[in-house]
Order: sequence, then structure tokens, then C-alpha cells
Amino acid sequence: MTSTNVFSSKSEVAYAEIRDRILSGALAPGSRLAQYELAESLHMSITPLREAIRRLSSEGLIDLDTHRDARVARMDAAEARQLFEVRLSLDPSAVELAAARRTEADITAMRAAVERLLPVTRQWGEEALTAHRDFHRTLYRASHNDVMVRLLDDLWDKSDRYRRIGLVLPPGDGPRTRDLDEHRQMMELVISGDGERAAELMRNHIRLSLTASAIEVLEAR
Amino acid sequence: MTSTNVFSSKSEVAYAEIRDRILSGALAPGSRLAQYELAESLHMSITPLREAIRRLSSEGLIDLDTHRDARVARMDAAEARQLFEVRLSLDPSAVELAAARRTEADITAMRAAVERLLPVTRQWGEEALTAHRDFHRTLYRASHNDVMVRLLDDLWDKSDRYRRIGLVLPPGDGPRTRDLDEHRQMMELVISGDGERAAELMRNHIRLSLTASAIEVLEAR
DNA sequence: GACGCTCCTCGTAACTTATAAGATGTTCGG
DNA sequence: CCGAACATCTTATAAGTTACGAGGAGCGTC
Repeated sequence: MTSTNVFSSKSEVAYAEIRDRILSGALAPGSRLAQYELAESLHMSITPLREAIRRLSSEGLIDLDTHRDARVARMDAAEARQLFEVRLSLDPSAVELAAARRTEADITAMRAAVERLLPVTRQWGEEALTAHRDFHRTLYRASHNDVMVRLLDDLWDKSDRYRRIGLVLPPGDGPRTRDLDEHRQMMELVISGDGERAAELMRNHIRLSLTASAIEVLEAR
Repeated sequence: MTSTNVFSSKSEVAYAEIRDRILSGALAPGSRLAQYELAESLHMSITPLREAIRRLSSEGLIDLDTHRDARVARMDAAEARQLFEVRLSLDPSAVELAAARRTEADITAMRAAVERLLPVTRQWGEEALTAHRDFHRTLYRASHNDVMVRLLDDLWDKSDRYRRIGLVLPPGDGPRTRDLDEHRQMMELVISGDGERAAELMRNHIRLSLTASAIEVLEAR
């Protein structure tokens, strides 16, 4: 499924690169994407670039204004809340499926991912964000539902944009100390096959997630 | 949010048209999409066409084979099942939110949509499918969560591809008679604000949905 | 506030390059 | 001499470049 060879055509490169810049914040929300400039900076002509931009626009990361310009999608509290609500529904379902279907390979991967979480509990930063994302992704994969995995990966990336806001602007305290425990516990529940409790834990995990602080920050302005 | 003006640029037209042909089955799964031919049939050059194709490929409706060709994504029982699982999680959440947030306008829209369901209960057909889709969409909208609405609209369209399989190939009995009742009941629960029971009903509604028969059909070959 | 100037996206078209598949041919063991 | 394995040529088509034209949007000017 979704074979779609991965030969990085230029269009693919443009897509990945721009997406990354947007999600990482390198391209600020609302900033303009000039075709010719961007094409030059990515060492390609505008044809593949435009394909990438259109794709990103259909994913909601870019706002296209016909005959005008393309801009990085703005962020607002409403969208943060909506992403949050969707994940509150999907994430628990994913772990529930994972608990029913995890394989030995999944278990190994999860244990490895949770270990990588350990060294970065003190403070948020790019490594901590990556490790955190990887752990959740490993959980998602264990659901063995590609459609769900794709959705969740995407939702995660989009929520992460908001997480950064909530983290970077305020003092930026590290991940909650109970976070690591929670992750470990969630993993154990998945491994033991207790989908119901794993889902419940995930629900709480998301409720307490830092998205909330991003909403506050956005609402404050 | 997702303003993205709707001025139908050619690229947009191509996207909508091809998507429609795929979902409606006019373009069979696995069939080839030749750039130049298609461009001609859509009265445009390949530039906007390629933008559309890339978009559809990133949505999973088209499989792209670099330097070779583009084909309509194939269908299989695994994907049907996955779509089904995702909707089993999201649809109930949507009605739960809807029950909490429906406005007068939503209520009017839902009542109108359920009426349009009435004349087409006897047999499945394009009108019945459209009316059915519209009713569910109206429910989704009442959740007032744009992110969720977008996801569900998309999931609906994709599942509908499978529904058609389950309907068209076998004798093609009409919508179950209890379907109309269920829809009406679900709507009333949303209107009365009983999110919990509405969600529960939706879960059952989806479980019994005809997607199941599509899975059987696909597995049989 | 109407006109025109300018900028930039949208779309077209012709051309070059890259890649995969199949046909064709070539070599070498039996 | 036959046939199988392997290399090469041909062909079809996508991917990308470039140049150019059309037209909407904003802005300044009168």
C-alpha cells in the first residue's frame, strides 16, 4: 500500500524541504513564499516547486491566494484545539489496536524508543522533540493500520508546531517528570495487551499534553 | 482556516475532476493516467495537470511510478478494513462533539438532510449515495471542528469507493430499512444533546455499515 | 476614483534529460 | 549448431528547464 516509489524527484525534495521548514518554524507562519526566490534557493525551476506548493496547500500548511501569492499557514488557538480533539479520539484508538496486534519487532522498537527518551527528559529541545515523536510513532506503527499511521504522523507534525509555541515562548520547562513514567507505563500496557487501559492512559496523556499551553499563548494575543 | 480561495484555477479543476472520476469508479483502480492524453481531454496543458496528479498521489488516490506512469490506486480488503477502523474511532467522536455544539442552523440542515434521505430508501444508486453522504456531512459539520470535518469528508469519500464495490457487485439490495430510523434517531440524539448515546449509536451504525460486504468481496478474489 | 504601471502568479509550449521495459543481438557452454 | 544468459539498443513516457504570454491585484498618480 502507498508504494509510491521514494526516488527523491525534485518535486519530492521541494515538498519535504518546505514542509520541514514550516513545521520547524524556520519559515514563520504568514511569511511569503515567492516562487522564483524559493526555486533558486532549492536549486530547481519553478515547475517542481509549484507541484510541492500545491500539495502543501491541500494539506493545509500553505495558504494559496490565486494570482497573488502563497503564504505559510497561520496558526490559531482554534486549530490547536481542533487538532487536540482529533488526537484525543485517534491516539487512544491507535494504542488499543496496538495492544491487540503488536509483534515482537514492535516491542523491540518500542523498548528502544523509550530508552532514547531517557537522556532528554531534563529540557525540551530538538532532540527531545524528535525522541518524543519517535516514541509515539513507534506506538502508532504497532497498530498495523497504515491509514491510521499516516493520519497520526501528520497530526503529530501539525500539533508539534503548536507545541513549539507553548514551549519556546514561556520559560520552557522540560518535559514533565511524570512523562517518562507515563510513556513507559503506556508501552507496558500495550505489550501486555491491555488495550483498554492503554487507551485510557493515552487519553489522559494527551489531555495533559502541552498543547494546552500553546492554546493559552495564542489566545493571549 | 483553510481559506484557500476557491477560484477554480485549472489545477483545481483537474484535481476535482480526476478525483471525482476515481471515486465514482469512472476511472477504474489500476488504470493508467497518461499525462498528455488526460491533459487534452481536460482541455489544459500538462503543467496544472501534474500539480493535480501530485496532489492526488499524496492523498493516496493515485500511485506514482517515477519516470513511468501514474495509475489509479488499487483497492484491497486491508485498506477497507483500515478505513473502517479509523472511522469507527472518528465518527462517534464527531457526533459527540456535534451533540455539544449544534446550533439552530445545524439542526435545520440536519432535518433537511434526513428528509432528502426518505425518497431514496428503496434502492442504492447515485442519488441515494449522495443523500447519504450529505446527511453524514451535515452531522460532521455540526461538530464545529474543521480539522475533523476535513478528515471525515475525505474518509467518507474513500470508504464510499469500497461501499460501491459491496453494493454494485452483489445483488445490490437497498439501504437496510432500519437505516433511515437509525439516521433519524442519531439526529435526534444530537439535537437533544445526548452525545454519549449518539456516539454509541454511530459506532453500531458503522459496524453494520456495508463496508463489511466490500471486504468480503475483495477477499473473495 | 479612474487610469495605467508594475509585479507576480497562472498557464502554454517546445525542448532536454532521465529512466524503465522490451526487443535485439552477442557470447559461450553443451 | 542450439539455447540460455547477459549486454546493448530502441522506444515510450515522465521529469525538469526555459521562455513567453495572459491576466488579476495593488499602488501611485492625476
